[in-house]
Amino acid sequence: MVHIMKIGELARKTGLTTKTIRYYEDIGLIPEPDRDLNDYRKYSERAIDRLLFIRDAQASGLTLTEISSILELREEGQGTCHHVVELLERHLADLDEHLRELRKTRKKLAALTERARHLDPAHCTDPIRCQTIAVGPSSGRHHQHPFTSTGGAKKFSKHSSANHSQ
Amino acid sequence: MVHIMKIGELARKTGLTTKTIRYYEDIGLIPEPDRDLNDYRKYSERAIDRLLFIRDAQASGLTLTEISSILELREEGQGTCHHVVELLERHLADLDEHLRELRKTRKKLAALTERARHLDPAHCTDPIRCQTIAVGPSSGRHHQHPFTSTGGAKKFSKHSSANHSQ
DNA sequence: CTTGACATTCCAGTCGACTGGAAGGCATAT
DNA sequence: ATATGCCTTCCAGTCGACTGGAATGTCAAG
Repeated sequence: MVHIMKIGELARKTGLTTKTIRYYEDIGLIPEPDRDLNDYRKYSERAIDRLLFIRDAQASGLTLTEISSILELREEGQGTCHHVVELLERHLADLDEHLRELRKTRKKLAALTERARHLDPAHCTDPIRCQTIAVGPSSGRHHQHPFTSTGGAKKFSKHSSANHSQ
Repeated sequence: MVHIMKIGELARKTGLTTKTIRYYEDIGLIPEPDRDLNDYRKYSERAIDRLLFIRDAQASGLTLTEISSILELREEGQGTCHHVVELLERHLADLDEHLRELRKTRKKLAALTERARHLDPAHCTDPIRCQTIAVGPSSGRHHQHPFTSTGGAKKFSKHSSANHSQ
């Protein structure tokens, strides 16, 4: 038995909003579902898994476009699996690189915090110095900076409360 | 001796574009520099460190706004150090959480890749199955998803080439 | 004196991933 | 019958972090 549901329930079950789900449909990330007589979208439980997969993939840093290309196996047919494996492997490598970078920066930031804590609060009379300390002696020009292009990690975990659509 | 430079050199030395530097000035992330007679901005070497710090902080997931508030010590004076330490500590906690999440997802993705590689390429006749495999049995409804709100990590390392302005 | 490389301002556009809101349709409960 | 709640479409707005382009100015070299 397959339990058909409307968009609201799907939203609740995946933690997305109905808006987001429709948006995903718009951009072709999920297929257009069948409609009820009243034109309501009706989803099977498979939709839940798809959306949860999307959430995970996205959390790992894949863009919706990339996720699309993974889920687009449908269209292409056979050889695509290979293509997807490649995408995934490349992404895994990127991810690892990203993790390394993040750990490195975490260290810098931790050191910075430590120093900042040290000269808290009254000692810090000279604001210019304070900044200088925050920056440190820049520890050697690297100049080939890591992943600054479109900005590194984004706003992860900004009080990630479940979004109740309506 | 202080070596004064124009914006182009600063851009080259930090890997940013002149556009970006002016933008940072616009939003108050860096102070308005003194001008030459010809109205050209002139920077001291301290500007390099500041920009490199911004790059690092940003790479660690801080937004420009947050970085601003760190660098704004200048305005406030004394008690702000404390405030900054708090921001940094909170951010470090977030960062750690993010790293944990990322490692978890990395695992999932690695497993997925493994499976995808297994049934490559011809075996994968049924595209629907292929998707199902990609998703897996969703391994238990968690439902309180981790940091999906504004999307997890962003487009890190998309062929991060240095951007030569002009 | 022109050319080219740099500088200036200002304003509009982009990109990804949504989000909000208006205007209306359907279903059920009171 | 009307209120509530969920559904529909469509289109515009937001946010962060830039990026592009036009129009113009400055300066050193050929």
